[in-house]
Amino acid sequence: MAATPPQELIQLAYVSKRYFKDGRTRVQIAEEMGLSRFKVARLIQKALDTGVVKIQIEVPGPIDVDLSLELQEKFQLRTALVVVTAVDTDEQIRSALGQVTADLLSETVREDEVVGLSAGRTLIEMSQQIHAVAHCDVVQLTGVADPLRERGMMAVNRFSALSGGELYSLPAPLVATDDDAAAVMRRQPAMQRTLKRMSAVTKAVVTIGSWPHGSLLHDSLVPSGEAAALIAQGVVAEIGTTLLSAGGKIIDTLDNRTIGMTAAELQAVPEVIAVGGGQHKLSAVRAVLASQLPSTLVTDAATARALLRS
Amino acid sequence: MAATPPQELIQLAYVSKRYFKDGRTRVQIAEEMGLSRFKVARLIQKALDTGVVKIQIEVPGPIDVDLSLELQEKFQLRTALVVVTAVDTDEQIRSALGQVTADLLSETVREDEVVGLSAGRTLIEMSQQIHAVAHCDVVQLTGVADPLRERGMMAVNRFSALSGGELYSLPAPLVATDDDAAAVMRRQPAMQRTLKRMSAVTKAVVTIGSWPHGSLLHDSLVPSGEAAALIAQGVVAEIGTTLLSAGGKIIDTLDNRTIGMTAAELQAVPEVIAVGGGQHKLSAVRAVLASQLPSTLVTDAATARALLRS
DNA sequence: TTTCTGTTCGCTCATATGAGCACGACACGC
DNA sequence: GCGTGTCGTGCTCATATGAGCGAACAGAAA
Repeated sequence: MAATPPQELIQLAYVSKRYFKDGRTRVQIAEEMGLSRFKVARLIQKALDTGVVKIQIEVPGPIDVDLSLELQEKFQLRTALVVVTAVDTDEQIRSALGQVTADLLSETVREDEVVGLSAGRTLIEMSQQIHAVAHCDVVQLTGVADPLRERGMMAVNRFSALSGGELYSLPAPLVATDDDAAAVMRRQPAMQRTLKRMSAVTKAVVTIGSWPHGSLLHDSLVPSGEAAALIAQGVVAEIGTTLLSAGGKIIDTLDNRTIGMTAAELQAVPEVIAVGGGQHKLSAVRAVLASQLPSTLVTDAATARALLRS
Repeated sequence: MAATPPQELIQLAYVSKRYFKDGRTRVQIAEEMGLSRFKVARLIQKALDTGVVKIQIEVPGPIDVDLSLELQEKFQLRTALVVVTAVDTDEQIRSALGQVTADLLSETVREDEVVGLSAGRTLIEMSQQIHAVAHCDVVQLTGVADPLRERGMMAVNRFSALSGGELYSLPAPLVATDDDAAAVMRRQPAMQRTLKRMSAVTKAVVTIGSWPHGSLLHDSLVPSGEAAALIAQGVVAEIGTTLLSAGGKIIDTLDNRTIGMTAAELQAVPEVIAVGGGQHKLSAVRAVLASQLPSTLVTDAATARALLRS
C-alpha cells in the first residue's frame, strides 16, 4: 500500500485534532472545512486505520489491567488486581500488595460495613499505607501468630483507629496448644464478643499463607513438631485460619485448635478479599482460587502470569 | 485530587478498551456490564480526563503538522508543508523538500493538468524522487541557469517522461546578455510554443532563490558584474524569474532580459507551489510569502519556526 | 468503442449520543 | 428537627452518528 501523501496527512492530522483533542463533532468539522460529514467520518476512520491517531490505554499506578481482567475471567472472580513491581523481592511485593489493598479498601468500604482483617505482614503494610476509610467496625479474624509478636495486632488497631468504628480484637494465639486450651480461650468474654461478630462481617481481607514456607500458621506449629503431619495430609495453603489442599479442599484437622473465623463463616462473607503473592506462594494462591472462597484476589504479576499459564 | 483507586481503574481501562479498541458502542458496553449508558459515558469521560486513555496524533513521515498548520494560518496559505530533517545541512534539506514536493505532486496533480516547473536543484531532486503522477503536460517555467549546465533541464525531462504528457521546454539561458538578445530568443518558434503555453499552466512549482547567496539568477549575473546593482535596488529573493524586495514587492528591472514565466502570468496560475528552505533562505522565504504569490509553501522546520517568530 | 470492476461520494434511516434536567441520597450547619 | 448544598444517578429530547445503498466516475479488460 502506498504511503499517505503529505497534504492528506495534514488533513488527517487536522481533522483528528479537531475531533479527538478539541472535541468538535464531525458535523462541526465538516461545516468548518466545507466537507460532508461522511467525508469527515471517513477521514477519521482513515486516521485511525493508518495509525495517524494512536489510542493507548494505560492506567497510572502499578496495576496490570490485562492480567487482572484475564485472571478475573479465568477464575470467575468479582475483581482481580494484579500489581506490577519494579523488583520482584518478597519485600517489594508485600509493600505493593499492601498499597493496592489499602487503596482497594479505601474505595470499596462503605459506611458502617463490618470489615474483617486477618493478621499478616501484608496487612500490616496495608494498615500503614491506608489514609482514609469510611466509618466501619473492624473484626480481627485470626489470633496472633507467635512470629509477629507485638506487631500481630497492628493492622486491626491502625485500621480501626482510622475508621473510627468499633474494634473487635482477638487477643489470643493463632493456634492453641490443644483443643481444650482453645475452648477455654474462646470462652473468654472478650473473645466471645469478637467471635460472635464474625457472622456480621461484610468484607473479609485475608492473606494467603503458603505451606510449608511462607505461612504464619505453619511456623507456629513447627516448634511443637506438628507441621509435618499436616503437610502429610496435603496442606499447601492457608487463608485466615482455614487450611487448604492443592485442590482447594478445606482441611479441618486443626479447626478445633485455631482461634479465628471458621471456614463456614468465611464462606458466608459476601466479599472475601484474598491477598498474596511472591516467589514461593504460587501453589498456595492456586489452591486458594480452587477453593472458591475469595471473590477478589490481589496478587503480583509473576504469580498472575503463572496462574494463567496453568 | 485523590488518585483513582484500583478497582475503578480496572473498570475505566476495561470500558475504554471495549469502546476505543474494540469499537463497541456505549449502549453495547452498558448492556454487557449491566450499567446505564450514561454511566458508561461518564466512565469514558473520566478515563479521558484522568489520562487513562491517551490519544496521540502523529503523522508518519517527515512532516511537522503543527508548524504546517500554523504557517498555513499565519500566511493565509492554501497549504503549508513543513519538512522535518534529521540534520540541517542544505543538502539534507533539499533532498527532503524534494521528496515531499514529489509526494505532493503525485497526490495533487490531476489528469490533464498543465504543470509548470522552474529549474533548480530542489526540483531536480524532486524529479528523481517522484514515482508516479497523472498524465499531464509539463511546461518549463524558466530558462536554464548557467551553473546547472546540462542538469538544468533534468527536472522537466524526467517529470514529463513520467507523466507521459507533452513537454514544453525552454532551451535558453535564464537571463540574456541584453534586452535585444532576450527578444531574439523569445521569438524562436520553439520558445514561442512554450511561452504561449505559460498562460495555460494550472499548477506552478517554483523554487525560492535567496539573494545574494543561494540564487541561480544572481550567480548568473555575477560574472557580468550586474548583481550588485540589483542588490542595491533591494532584491532579496527570486521566485522563478521574478525578483522580489524584502517587502514582497516585485522588482521588474530585469524582466526584459529574463526568459521564463512573467510575474503577471505567475499571478494568474491557480496554484503556485513555492519550495525553499535552509539556513540562509529565511529572508527570501519571508519575501516570497509577503508577495502573496504562492498558494502553497514547502519549507523546512527551522525556517518555519523563524517565520512564525517574526 | 463497450463492459466490467473498483473506488469514492453523499444519501436515507435506524440507532447512538450529549446536554440539560429532575430526583433521591447524603452530609453539614442552624 | 429542618433546610441546603453537593453528589451520583438516570431521564427526555434534539442532535450526531453508522450501516448500507445507489450514483458517478476512472481505469482495465474485452
